[in-house]
Amino acid sequence: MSNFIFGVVSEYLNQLNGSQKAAVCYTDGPSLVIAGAGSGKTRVLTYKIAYLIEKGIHPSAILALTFTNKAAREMKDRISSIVGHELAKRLWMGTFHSIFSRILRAECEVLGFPRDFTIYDAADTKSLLKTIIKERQLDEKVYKPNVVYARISNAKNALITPQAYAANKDLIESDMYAKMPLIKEIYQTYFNRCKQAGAMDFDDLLLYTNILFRDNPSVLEKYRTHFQYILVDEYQDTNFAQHLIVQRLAEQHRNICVVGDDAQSIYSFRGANIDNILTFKNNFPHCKIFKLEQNYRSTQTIVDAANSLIQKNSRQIEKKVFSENEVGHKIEVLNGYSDYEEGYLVANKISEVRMRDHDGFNSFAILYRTNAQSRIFEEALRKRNIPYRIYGGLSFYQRKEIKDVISYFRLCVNPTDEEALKRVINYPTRGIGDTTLNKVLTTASLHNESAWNVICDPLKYALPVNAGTASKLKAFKELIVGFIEESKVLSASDLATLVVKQSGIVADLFQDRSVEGTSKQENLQELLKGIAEFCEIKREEGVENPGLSDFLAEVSLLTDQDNTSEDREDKVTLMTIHAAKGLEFRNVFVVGLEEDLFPSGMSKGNDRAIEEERRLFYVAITRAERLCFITYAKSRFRNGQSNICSPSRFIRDIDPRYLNLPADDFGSLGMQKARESAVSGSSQQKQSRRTLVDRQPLEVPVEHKPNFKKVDQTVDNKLITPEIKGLRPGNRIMHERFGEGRVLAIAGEGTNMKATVEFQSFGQKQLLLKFAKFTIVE
DNA sequence: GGCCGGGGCATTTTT
DNA sequence: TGCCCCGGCC
Repeated sequence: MSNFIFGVVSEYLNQLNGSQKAAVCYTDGPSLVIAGAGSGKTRVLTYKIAYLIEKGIHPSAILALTFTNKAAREMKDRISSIVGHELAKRLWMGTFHSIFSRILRAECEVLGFPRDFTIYDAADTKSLLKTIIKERQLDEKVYKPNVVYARISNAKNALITPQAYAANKDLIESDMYAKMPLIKEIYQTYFNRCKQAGAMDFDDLLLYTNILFRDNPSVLEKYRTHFQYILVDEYQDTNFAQHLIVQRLAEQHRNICVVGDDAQSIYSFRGANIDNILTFKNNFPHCKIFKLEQNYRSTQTIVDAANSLIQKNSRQIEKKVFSENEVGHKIEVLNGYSDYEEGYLVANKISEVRMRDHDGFNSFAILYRTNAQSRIFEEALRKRNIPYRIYGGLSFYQRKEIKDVISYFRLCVNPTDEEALKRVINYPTRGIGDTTLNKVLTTASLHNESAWNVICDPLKYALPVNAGTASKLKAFKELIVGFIEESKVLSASDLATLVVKQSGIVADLFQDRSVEGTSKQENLQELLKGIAEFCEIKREEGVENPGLSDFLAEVSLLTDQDNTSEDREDKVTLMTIHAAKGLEFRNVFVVGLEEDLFPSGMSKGNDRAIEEERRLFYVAITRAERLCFITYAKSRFRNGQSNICSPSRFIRDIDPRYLNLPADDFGSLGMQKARESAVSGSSQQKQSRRTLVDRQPLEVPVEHKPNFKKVDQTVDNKLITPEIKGLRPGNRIMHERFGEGRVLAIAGEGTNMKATVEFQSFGQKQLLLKFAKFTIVE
């Protein structure tokens, strides 16, 4: 058997290039694999794990951590195909959260949590924080739940407990400055309430793992000896909590291999710290560094352009990513007068390239900085009958109807789960309104008890409700207790069916005959089907009666929105650049390259933030295999206003030799570009360095560029032109978007003045004169 | 309990 | 502008 495996792995090893092979075969001792974009990172990780197994390491002694379920699944599948499913399934491979929730379930009693602790998702967390803020009668407009959540989350990721938070001068000062001095108390209350509910949020899974290892040396020792080899994917995205877990587990045997690309670190807002990868070699002295520098994905032009961009960042690990693919086409920079025209240009270009190169729609992706940008492209694509698929909506498990059902399941497994209780205590409606719920919650926190216990024994806690309400509460309690009893004998699948029927959910959903109602019914069916499949798989794996708690333990971390079934459809992909990380497309449009949009206005004046935005742009460009387009608009409708935009500084960060720039905005650069290629005429690295130096004088702030300023003035003038104020019915106008039209009526005054205009090709429109961009023809 | 309308808000979001 | 959330109303 093992000889057979040996043969297979060796064969695979021959497919690797020199540095890939070296990284795979260096197994003992710390190593850092810097994997440039498209350099076969996943290959190296999978072969390395296969190689370890082949060398005789038991798969269960290998811990492999990823950031997404998808990445873990794909890697596991690939390893299965090399070493076989029997061995591969023994690997500890999964996301940080899933692996450590598994460990926590086994060990959590020393932490004071029940084995079947609930995992609160972001919505649960936010809801609980809202409850706490309300209970304290704080103003939700000052203590915005999202902001409070972010601060608590950041604290947890930095392993700062509520006590440590309250003692931390900097944090307290910054809260005072933000006019939220009570965050420390909200954090403490939130922390206690989670524990009381037997719940951990996503961040807790990492925080409590650290606490577990810190306070229980024997437990740490157990896992240290167990996991003899540790591999971490996407190390540039780890936060402090994750970094420390890895450090603790690996510091003795030091068989740790981390893989990542500092140039693709784009999640600092989630607590990721690029320093983890930049300083890894300091934490593990004598660490061996491998650099995967050959890009197999993109054309030389795309790789060179991306390199020239990322060179502008100061904080990075030196590397020379190169491609031996064809030179390819220059990156084409397109601009439109408005966001609307930008959409139109992209849609046109897709049609054009598709006809010319016979590419399918699914070879195209439109990548943007913010979700709000998608609309305009949807419109443009729809007009041209181009099929598209947009990523980034609500995932299946975040839908209300699914969360409601899951909440019943959660109560069956852990009735103290306060968030689940809140969701379903009056769903379907059973006459337990907000007033009663608030009484229950207040009484509970007064007695330092879970809400469930108050409902179970209202007299003991002197719950102030009348007889009618008391009986309704009792009925609810008995419903849940009945489910809990059944859960002792029924499988997850059978119990789920029982719950949706007896709770009245089925009756409630199926009386709704609307489109949304039907979709909810389908989603419910889908969920039940999923549970049935789950039970089947578990039974095949030898679990006799897979219960709801087994299902919940897995499903609460499955927020993946990978609908694999639809992947093959021939549609253009629309997504944020963040969502596109790790993916590749033959043809990529990176859109909205404007100051204050990309780089985001939020990162202004913060060098670290600007560098991250630049990395984001790097990620975007390196998604392209063959053609890459960059677009921007000169004006954009945002937040209810039309804004004048200047092209992003990032466009000028790319060596112009790799760009086809539009003449109007980049006239001087275009000229320079022509001169340079006439002089050099070669594409050697040294030449490109010199070009960068020569180009320095052009690196001046946008404000100083006369050609940008000119654009500003034209449109500004247009907005305040007095003649527009004197617009009358009967006037003919020329509108930037809608073309020629006739004014039918004027209404309103001052800034609210509106005109009704009949356009030749767009029909009747209401224009708010404050925003409308048009000129009067007659 | 559900519907409507005003007010506030408006990056990115692997788990 | 458009979405979401809340409060007021039926």
